[in-house]
Amino acid sequence: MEGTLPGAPTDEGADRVVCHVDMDCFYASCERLRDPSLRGEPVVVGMGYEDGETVGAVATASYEARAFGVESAQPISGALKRLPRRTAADPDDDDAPDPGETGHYRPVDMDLYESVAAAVKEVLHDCAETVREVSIDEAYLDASDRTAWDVIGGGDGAAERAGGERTLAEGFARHVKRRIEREAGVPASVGVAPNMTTAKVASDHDKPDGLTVVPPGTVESFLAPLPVDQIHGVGPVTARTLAEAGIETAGDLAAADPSELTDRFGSRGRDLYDRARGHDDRAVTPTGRPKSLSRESAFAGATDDRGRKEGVVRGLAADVAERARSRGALYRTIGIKAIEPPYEVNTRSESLPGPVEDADLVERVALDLLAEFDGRPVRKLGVRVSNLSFAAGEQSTLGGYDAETGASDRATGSADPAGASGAADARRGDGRDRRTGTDADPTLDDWVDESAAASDGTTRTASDGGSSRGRTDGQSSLGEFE
DNA sequence: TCTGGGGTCCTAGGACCC
DNA sequence: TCTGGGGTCCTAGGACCC
Repeated sequence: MEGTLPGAPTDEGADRVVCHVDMDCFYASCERLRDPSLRGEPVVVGMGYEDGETVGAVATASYEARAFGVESAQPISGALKRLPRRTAADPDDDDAPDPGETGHYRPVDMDLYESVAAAVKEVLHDCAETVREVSIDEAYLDASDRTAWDVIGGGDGAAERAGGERTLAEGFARHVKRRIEREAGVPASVGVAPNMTTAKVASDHDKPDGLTVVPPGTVESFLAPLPVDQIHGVGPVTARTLAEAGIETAGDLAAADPSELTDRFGSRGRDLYDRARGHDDRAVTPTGRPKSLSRESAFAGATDDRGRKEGVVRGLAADVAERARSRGALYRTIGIKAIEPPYEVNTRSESLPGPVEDADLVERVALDLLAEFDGRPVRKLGVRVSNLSFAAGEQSTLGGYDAETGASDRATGSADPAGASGAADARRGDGRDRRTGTDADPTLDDWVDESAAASDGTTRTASDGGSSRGRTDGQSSLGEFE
């Protein structure tokens, strides 16, 4: 869906200049920006390190901390075992760890990181017309209109160069890198290549503070010797499967039979084959709208206490609904995630007939879905909204629309707050597929059925609400009764 | 590595429609 | 009552990414 636009195919013959900018241990770098005494020290940023907290994991470890075996996503206990916190190094205590083998632990402070990221993005958007922000610390730039692959004289050897000659593109990338450091105050690694997938691998090739340039014509030879899991999209599972087939490097993958890869991996097989050969004609497109919003939270251990579970889900639902509201997102699907010990991921979801923005409905549906897990211990719960759509106007107009449709719904007298909230009860009794069909007390189920029956393939959204009939208006505004 | 939190994309089966 | 084939939507799960 995000691929090359039909009307604007990427000309594979034209050598594009794509940069991938990857901030080095970004959260830790931000902490160092705030507290320069952390420079050169092992720094671990994560959740769950505060007093009284027991669940959590490493979000980012500085390279000094990684030298002690601290890794991203590692549980708190493992990190502290390998690298005790500095405050634990009491000079009067003989059993205390050597201060030289301790680290600084900091809690995640997203506000800080987002403000630094904003400064980085400002530089990026100043440096290139097209910027695709992948995450808070990563972005692709298409710099084809700002620079080129022309070779210039006499390299200084500072960059990892697959081609061996210095190019205009390298100078451009160096400029971007320096500006980020100067204007945002944090280090970045940059990869430059003729396409996204190679640029991505290149930025990772010489971290931290790296600059790797892969000119056209050198792509395949650059990739060939690399372990196959360096290819974007090859994770532990795929790497294991490939290894069983004797495929261990990108070169092996590039030499494999693409039809066999497709047989084994589906469409992904072909994609990985192309990437291993450095073939990627995807255009760099600007960051799009989010497709889902979610929030999740782990228990310390597991719990089967219904009240606790419901309390958590209520909180998560409110958070998700608020985030959707603040971003102007309407959602048509509401879901939960429940992870049961040892680590069994369950997802449940329910789609509505039309997009809504309704915090109460998110909570009701989430609690209703949660009821299936009554009496079952869970270690983690999540709430998600998806099937997002965005009102044509801004948030202010959103409120106006909702108020209007809510009013028209009340005028019909076909639904009321009790009826709406009773819907969850109607389903809870097990009958997730049960249909009540009573005219006297319309429920959400009735409403869903009617809508499904009425569905003729047209997509209803808030922005075309004007063309819809009364029933659709009522549906889209269900729950707007506060 | 007994595993945090927030995302993306793909697949497969079933329901339902024509 | 039995039956084909194509298409879409929904749900659940898996793999992957940062």
